[in-house]
Amino acid sequence: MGRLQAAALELFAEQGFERTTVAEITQRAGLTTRTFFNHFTDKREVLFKPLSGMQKEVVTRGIADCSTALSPLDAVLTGLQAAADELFEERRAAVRRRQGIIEANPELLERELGKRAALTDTMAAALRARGLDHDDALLIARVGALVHQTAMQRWTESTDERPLREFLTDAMCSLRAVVSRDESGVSTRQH
Amino acid sequence: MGRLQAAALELFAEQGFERTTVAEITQRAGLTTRTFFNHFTDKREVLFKPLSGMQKEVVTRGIADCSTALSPLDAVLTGLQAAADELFEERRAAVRRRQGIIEANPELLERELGKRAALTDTMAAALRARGLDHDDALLIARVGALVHQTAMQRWTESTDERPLREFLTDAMCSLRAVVSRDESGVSTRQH
DNA sequence: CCCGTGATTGCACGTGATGTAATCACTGTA
DNA sequence: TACAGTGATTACATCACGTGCAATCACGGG
Repeated sequence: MGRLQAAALELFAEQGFERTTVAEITQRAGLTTRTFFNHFTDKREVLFKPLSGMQKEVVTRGIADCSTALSPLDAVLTGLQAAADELFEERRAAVRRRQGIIEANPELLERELGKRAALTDTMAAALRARGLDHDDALLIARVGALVHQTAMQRWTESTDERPLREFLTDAMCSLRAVVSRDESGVSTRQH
Repeated sequence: MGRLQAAALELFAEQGFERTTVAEITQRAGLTTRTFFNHFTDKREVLFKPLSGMQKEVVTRGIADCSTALSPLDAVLTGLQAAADELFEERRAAVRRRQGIIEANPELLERELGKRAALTDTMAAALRARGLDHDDALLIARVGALVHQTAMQRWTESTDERPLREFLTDAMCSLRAVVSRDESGVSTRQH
């Protein structure tokens, strides 16, 4: 299975996603197309399956393990920071390559959005396990996902070497700044 | 083209999305599969093309037209309220049916996420047209998308008859409550 | 009556994806 | 050594999605 991922990554980088067929991938890996679909439901999934699985585990555990004294949002950030440290920090170059492949193709972008939504749902579930209300959990998980998305983007696009976890806290600060200043407040009070 | 959408909606509601083929849709509409793909790039697109096009227009215009005295975030909310009034408010039942179809199928969900992301990008572009910084525009547009998503969900799931625009302002308030209260604040200050 | 334009169609083709059954590789056991 | 069982791999058949291309149709204006 690792061989299929490696072959797929190479070919996607060489010729792009749509211009490479599953047959090519399996051929380079010394397997058949049928076994490819035994491991991955999708041609796209070869780019997502391993990472999103680990991410889900790490974040869930990070949320479950941290002190109940933390606010729910801080618990989510803690979980995301755990994933940042354990999964992304030391693979910045690889993450960049992968992201380049994904952003070059609309289908892959959609799949990534799907994975982000799935991660959001598992974060919400982890919050509910801490006793949070159903709707509150979902909203807070979505805020966490927004912060995560913003931080990841700025981290991969940035040239300096600051660790990802700092981008997370920075993104959280940016969000607070945008949301909590009520310069006019009109549309939030009318009704 | 309207006939294709109608036929597709019927069949998706009757037998589900994956269990209905493009051939069936065109057959019910009295056309051929080839012309289906002349109108829609995708089998999925038949559910999204018309609505997302109008939504993009209305929201963009709403942001561009409203007073520059409004904060960027309020401008986004104004645009989303315009879309709420003009496109959704009077079609609540239809929106519910459509949403039921989408949520029953992972592929359709991914496409919807893609459309949401596209709308987010156009909102960011509209904000930049108001002179906003590139990154700020994107962040604020994403906050708007989050509020929109939350409001739409609560609106379609709710039983009472309050208008969608009120759900938008409520969701914005919920977001403010979640983000701006710093009960612990630990993870936002550490670094 | 003819012409131009746009929508529709027919046909051929490659690719993605699935169900089923056969085969292979490998492990433990007698 | 032989054998049985288990899981991964394979071969084969099949279907639906989606595209490129050329032909045809509908139709309003000159």
